[in-house]
Amino acid sequence: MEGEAPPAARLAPRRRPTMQDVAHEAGVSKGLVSMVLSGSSGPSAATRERVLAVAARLGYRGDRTAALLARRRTRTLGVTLIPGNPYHGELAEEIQSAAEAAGYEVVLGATGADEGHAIETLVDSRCEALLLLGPTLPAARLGRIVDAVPTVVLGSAVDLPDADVVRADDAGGIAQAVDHLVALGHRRIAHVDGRSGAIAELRREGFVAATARRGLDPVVLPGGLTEDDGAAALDDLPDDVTALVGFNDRTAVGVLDRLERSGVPVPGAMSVTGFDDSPMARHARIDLTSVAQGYLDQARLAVRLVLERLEDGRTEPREIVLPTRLVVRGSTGPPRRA
Amino acid sequence: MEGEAPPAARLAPRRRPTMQDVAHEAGVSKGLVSMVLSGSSGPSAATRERVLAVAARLGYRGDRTAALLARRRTRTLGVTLIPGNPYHGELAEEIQSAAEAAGYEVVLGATGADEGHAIETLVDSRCEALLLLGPTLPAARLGRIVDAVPTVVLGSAVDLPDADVVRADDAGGIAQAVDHLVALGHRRIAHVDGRSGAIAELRREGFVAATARRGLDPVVLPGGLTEDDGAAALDDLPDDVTALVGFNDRTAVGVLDRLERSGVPVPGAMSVTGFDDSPMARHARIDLTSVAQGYLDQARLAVRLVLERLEDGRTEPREIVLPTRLVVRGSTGPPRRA
DNA sequence: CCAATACTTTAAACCGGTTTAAGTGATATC
DNA sequence: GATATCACTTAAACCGGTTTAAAGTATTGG
Repeated sequence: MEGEAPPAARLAPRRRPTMQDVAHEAGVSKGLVSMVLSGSSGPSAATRERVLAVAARLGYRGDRTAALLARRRTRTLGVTLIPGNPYHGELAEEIQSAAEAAGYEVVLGATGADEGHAIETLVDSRCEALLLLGPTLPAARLGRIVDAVPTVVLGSAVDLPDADVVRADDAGGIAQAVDHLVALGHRRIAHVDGRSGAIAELRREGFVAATARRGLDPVVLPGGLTEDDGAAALDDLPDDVTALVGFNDRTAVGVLDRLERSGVPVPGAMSVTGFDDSPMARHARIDLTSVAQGYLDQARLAVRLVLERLEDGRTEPREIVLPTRLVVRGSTGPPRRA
Repeated sequence: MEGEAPPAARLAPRRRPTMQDVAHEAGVSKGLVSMVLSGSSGPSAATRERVLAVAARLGYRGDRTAALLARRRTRTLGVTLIPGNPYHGELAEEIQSAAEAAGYEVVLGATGADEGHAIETLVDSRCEALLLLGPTLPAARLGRIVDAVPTVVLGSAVDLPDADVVRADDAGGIAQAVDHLVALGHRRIAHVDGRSGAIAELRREGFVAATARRGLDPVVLPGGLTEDDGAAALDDLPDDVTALVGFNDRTAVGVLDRLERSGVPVPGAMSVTGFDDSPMARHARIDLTSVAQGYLDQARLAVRLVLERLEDGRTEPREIVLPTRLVVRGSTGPPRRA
């Protein structure tokens, strides 16, 4: 249109157009442009057309930061997670789609190095609520940070007085595993536990309670969260144990590895169960009987809890415990005949 | 200090204190508070003390949105990733710590559902640069979005004219696998490829080239990214093939599962290699020979490329190809004697 | 033809910071 | 004693939007 465009537009990196630019170009006021772009019913059809055309021509894109600052509500939810954790990944995706359906944006915070810092950043970014996936920060510190922000804790039993909690029925899940093994005929069952942490405690207590109900002696081996912890736990394995209930799938896989290396056939000589029903458990080479948590339900419920607080004004905290489901695979079978 | 605090401060959810509140309480101007908090050398020691004390007493926390809007530079880097992907997780953590060391914040965008939307949000949030982990968006669309924002693409061979690229030497990695198999004595080697995508193509071509160099006939089986794709690829496996080079670890694990189910011993009757050296490959039950990419190096180099553009004013795009390393495990061995 | 009512549009305040030009004293210079 | 210098502070502009009260223009009715 205009003869000879400047040859190197790139040199002067044109500042991206602002709403004011659009307004000026369309010959209207800035406020009107804002109304048009936010789909308000005020502006006339003719103006709307014109403004939209100009905006498109200029390649206008709103500035989120400015909008967030100006808006009374940000409609933004903060989610903290460990980036590589597949469990967190599944939860995050489901949370995101549930949030979007309710008209909220989601921003992620990585809790790899410094969880406190990650949460603070989300709070300072005006998130209206926080969803914390498996937080490990001490409750006191956590409480100070989230103070006035509605918070839902997922998959962790942090005891925050004002926070909502959504988690699986850990004790019940372990009981399902124990019951399954007992039904197969096992009488000496050991739990490779998660060492420390609230969840580890819940599962360990669940194990002790479940075995007690069946009139069995509970054997608890100190384990941990990783494959290595699981493998190491077998150093002190009593001879008569015929089945192992792992704290989670990783622990259980460590146990499987160790058994494999020691030439102990599974489930021929030893049955093993995990917890999480992770993708790993499904592999043919691993094929681990595991307790499934309803990830998707957890995510959806967590978002619902947030909405209750944000939109219905709920203030008293709620805790939701979801039932688990045992997925039986090839790592469990009847005990070897004595 | 003050007698009887109001019994239910919670009822009127006190708005969080602003910088103005701090200024007023300390009897100074807002600007001065800003200077103190940002550690400028202007304010006197006495004032600094007083302002900091008031800020602490009021529990003041700056508003990131406001600061971002006002500051000329945001010192923020946007990273897109698939939340549950362990590869992306490792990269993201390393990127984050490298960025922090250079004084930048990192914000994450989840590319589960809508990659375009995720990237747009980051751009609109004033990220100064973008790091895209394994983007799958068509280059044209991508180019339009990132337009004026410096961008580094990791682990993907998107052909964006202005973007930097950091990736593993895919062809070289596959060649390492092939050479290893040839050294073991294999002569009929097949590649279960990644079907479509730039990376898949690079690896496929690398495979063809490597076998050709050794004077072998390349056999390529259409595979894909997942375990199922890998398993399905074996439907058309020629009888005389004794080794399989998988597109990635997941494909290879699918292959392993299928072989296991068919009663084909590995590596007795068939050798298998993967690509990524993922945690999965290390499991004793899987124990997969795999090509390792230097994740950490990739992350650090990507951040360095960003800094070059942001702080040294580089404008011409760079592509960095990193060497791979073959990790030999139990899934490869000499071919079965004919 | 003028007032009342309904639509559109504008101007200006505001969100909560950062930044800079202009002030204010106090001390140093001549 | 008048002026230049220096160390602190302040006031105000600005970032790029949203929102609301008020103004302008049409339309309608009596």
